[in-house]
Amino acid sequence: MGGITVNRKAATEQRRLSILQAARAVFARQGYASTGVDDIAGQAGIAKGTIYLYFPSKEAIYLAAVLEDWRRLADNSRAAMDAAANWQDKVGAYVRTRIEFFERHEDFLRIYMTEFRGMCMQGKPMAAEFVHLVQEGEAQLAQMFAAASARGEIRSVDPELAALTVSDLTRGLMERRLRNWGRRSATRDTDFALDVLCRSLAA
Amino acid sequence: MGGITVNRKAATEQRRLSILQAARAVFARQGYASTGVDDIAGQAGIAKGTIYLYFPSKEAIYLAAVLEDWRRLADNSRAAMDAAANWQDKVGAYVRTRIEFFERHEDFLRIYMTEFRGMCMQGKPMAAEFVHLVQEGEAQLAQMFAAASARGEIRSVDPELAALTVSDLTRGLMERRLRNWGRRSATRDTDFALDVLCRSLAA
Amino acid sequence: MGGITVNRKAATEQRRLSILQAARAVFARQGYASTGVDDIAGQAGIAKGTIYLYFPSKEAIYLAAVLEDWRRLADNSRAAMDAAANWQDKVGAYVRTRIEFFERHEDFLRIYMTEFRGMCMQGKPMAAEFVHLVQEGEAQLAQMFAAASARGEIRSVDPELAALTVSDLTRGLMERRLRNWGRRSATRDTDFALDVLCRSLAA
Amino acid sequence: MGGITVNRKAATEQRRLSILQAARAVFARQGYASTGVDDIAGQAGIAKGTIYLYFPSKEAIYLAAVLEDWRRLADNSRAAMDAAANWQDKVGAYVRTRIEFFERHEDFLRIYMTEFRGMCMQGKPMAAEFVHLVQEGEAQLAQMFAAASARGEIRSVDPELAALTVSDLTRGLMERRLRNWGRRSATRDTDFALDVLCRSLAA
DNA sequence: CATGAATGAGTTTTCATTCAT
DNA sequence: GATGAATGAAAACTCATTCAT
Repeated sequence: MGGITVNRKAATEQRRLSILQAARAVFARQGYASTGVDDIAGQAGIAKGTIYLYFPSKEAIYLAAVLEDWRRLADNSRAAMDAAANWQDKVGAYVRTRIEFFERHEDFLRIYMTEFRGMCMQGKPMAAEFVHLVQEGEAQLAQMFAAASARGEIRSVDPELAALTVSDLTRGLMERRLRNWGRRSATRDTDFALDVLCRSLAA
Repeated sequence: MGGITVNRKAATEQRRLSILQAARAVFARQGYASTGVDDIAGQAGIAKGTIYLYFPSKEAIYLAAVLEDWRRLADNSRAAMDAAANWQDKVGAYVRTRIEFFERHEDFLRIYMTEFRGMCMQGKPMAAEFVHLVQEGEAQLAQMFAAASARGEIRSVDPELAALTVSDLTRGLMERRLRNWGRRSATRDTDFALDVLCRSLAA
Repeated sequence: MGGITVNRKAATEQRRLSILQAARAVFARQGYASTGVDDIAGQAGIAKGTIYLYFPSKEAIYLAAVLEDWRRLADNSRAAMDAAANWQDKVGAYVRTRIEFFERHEDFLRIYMTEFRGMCMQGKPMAAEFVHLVQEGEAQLAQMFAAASARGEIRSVDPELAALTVSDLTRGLMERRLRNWGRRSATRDTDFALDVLCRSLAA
Repeated sequence: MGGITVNRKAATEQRRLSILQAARAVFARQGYASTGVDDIAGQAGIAKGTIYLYFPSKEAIYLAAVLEDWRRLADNSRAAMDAAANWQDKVGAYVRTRIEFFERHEDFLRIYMTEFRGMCMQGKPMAAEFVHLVQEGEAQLAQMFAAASARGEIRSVDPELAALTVSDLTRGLMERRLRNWGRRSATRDTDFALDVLCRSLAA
C-alpha cells in the first residue's frame, strides 16, 4: 500500500514534469499569448482537461515551467561559485554556469529572454519567487565583491553595482546566444566580458 | 483654401499623435495583450471606430507608438555623439542620451523594456525597422571604437564586442531606472557604468 | 431664375442617375453585402456623404438601381408586345425584349439574377413596386393567352399557367446568358424555348 | 468500450445534425446576412462557442445545411428516375421528386430559392460540389432525352436544351410553391408543366 | 484519475449613417 | 450643396476553464 502510494506519487510527479517539458517547447516556439492549453496538452500527449489536474491555470504552468528551471540554475550557480577559489573564478563560474545551462535548455532560454523577464517587470504577482531568486544570485555576487574588496583583491567599489554589472553583461551574452544560436563563438564573447570585468575591477 | 487644407492636415496629424500618446499610456500600464482597442480609444477620448481611421490594426498602433519615439531617440543619440570630441565623451553621450530620453518618456521606456524587445526577438516581422535602428546605434559605437583603437586611444579590442558591452550596460541602467523609478540615484549608476567602460577599454 | 431652377433640377437628376449607374457597376461586381457605400461613392467620383443627399440608405440605392431599369424594361416589353400582331409574335416580343435589354445592361442582369430576386422573395418590404411590375408583365401575357384561347388560336389552357411557363423559360434563358456570357449562341436557346412554347400551346 | 465510442460518435453526429436543422430554420427565416451565429446557437439550444466545435465558420454551416439536403434530393431523384419505365415517367419522376422533397423541407426550399442559388452564381468557391450535383441531375435528363430521341420516342431535339427546359419549369413550380405555400393546388401546376413538356417533345 | 465536449465572456474589426465645416 | 471625419452598434471567432461521464 505504501508502495502503491509512492508509485502513484512518483507517477504524478513524472506527469507534472512532462507537462512542464511540453509547455516549455510550445511556449518557446509560439510565445505565451499564441499558445493554447490545447497545444500544451497535444505536445504532452494528454487531454486538455488533464492539464488542470496538475496546474490551476495556464499562467501557473508558464510560471512553473520557468521557475523550476531557474531554481536548478540557481543551485548550479551557487555550487559552482562556492567551489571557486578566488573572485575571478567565482565571476567566471557565475557567467559560465548560465551559459552552459542555457546551452542545454534552449527552450527555457528563449522563453526567459523573450517574454518572461518582461512580464515580471510588469509587476505581475507571479514574479515573487522569481525576483527573489534573481536577487539572491546578485546578492551572492555582491557579498563576494564586498569580501574581495575588503581583502584588497579588487579596487574599492560599491559591491552591488559591481554585481549588477556582471548581471548585465551576462544577460547580453545570453541574448546574443539566442539570436545567433550557434553561429558565433560563445567563447570569445564570454572571454571578452570576463576580461572587461577583471580589468575594470582590478585593484 | 490652402489654409483649410493645411489646417485639416495638421489636425489629422495632431489626432494621430494623440492616439499614439494615449496608446503609450495604456500599453505601458496594461501591456499589449491586456490592452483593448477600446482602452486606447477611451484614453484618447474618441470612439473605437475612429482609431481605425488612423491605424489599420492594434499591432500597427503598437509598432508606431514605439518606433516613432525610437526614431527620435536615435536622432538625438547620433547628434550627441557627433558633437562629442573624444571617445569617452561619445560613450557618455550614447548612454546619457538614452537615460535622459527615457526620463522624459516613461511610458515608452516601460513598453520598450517589458514587451517590445521580447516581441522583436521572437522574429515577428514588425521588427524590421526597429532592428535596423538598434543596429545602427551599435554600429556607430563600433566605428568609433575602431577609430579610437586605430589611434591608440584605447587598447586593441574587437570594436563590435566593445559596442555590445556599452549597449548591455546601458540597458541595465535603464532597467533599473524602470524598477526603482526615482528612488535611486541615476547618476551614481551611470557614472559607475561609464567608469567600468573607461577602465576596461583604456589603452 | 426659373432657368436656374430648371438647371439645378436637371443637374440633381443627373447626379442621381450617375449614382445609380455607379451602384449597378459595384453591386454587380461585388454583391450587395460586400459593397460599401464608399465603393459606390468612389465609383461615382463623389464623397460618401453626398450619397445621402440623394438616397436615404444603401438599401434604397439598391432598390432604385434595379427598379429604374426594370421600369424601362417593362415599358419596352409592353410596347413591343402591343406592336406584335399575333400571339406567337407577342410571346417572341416578351422574350426577346428581355434578352436584348439584358444584353445592353449586364450589370443589371447580374444583380437581378444573383441577389435581387432572392431578396424580394424573402418578403422584404422593398419588393412592393417590383412585384407589381413583374405581375403586370405576367398579367399582360395571361390576358393575351386568354384572348387567343377565346379566338381558338391556341388550345384551351389556364392563361395564367401559360404565362408563368413563358416567364419560367425566359428566366432560364437569361440565367444561361449570365453564366456563359457570350460563349453560347443565344439565338438557338431562344428559338428552342419559343418553339417549345408554340408547340405546347398550339391549338 | 466500443459501445461508448459508438455512442459518443452517434451523439456527435446527432448534434451536428441538430445544428444544421437549427441553421436551416434561422437562415430560412432571416436570410444569410441577417443571421448571426448566436441565432443559430439559440435555435439549437446550445452556446455559441459549441457551434465552432462542429463547423469552422458560419459559411461552412450554410453550405452544409444546403448541401446535405441537396445530396439526399439528388439520391432520391436518381433512384426515382431509374425506377421509371419510359421518358414521360422519368420526367415526371424528376419533377415530382423535387416537389415532394421540398414539401417536406420548406426551410431548405426557402434557403435554396432565395439566396443559395444566387450566391452560387456569383462564383463563390463554395459552389463546387453543389454545381456538380445540379449538373449531374441535368446530365441524367439529357442522357435520357438522347436515348429517347434515338429510339424515336421523342422528336429530334438537342437533349441538353430539353433538359434545361425541364429544369427551368421545375424551378418555376418550386418558386410558386414557396410564394403561395399551400394556397394553390400544386397538382394542377405540376400537371400543366408536365403536359407542356410532353406536348413539346412528342415525336 | 482522465477525458474532451461545452461554455460564454472577450477581442478585433467593419461600415452604414450623421453632422460640423 | 458637398464633404469626409467621427461614431458605435454589430458580428465572427477564440480559448481558458469547467464538469459530467
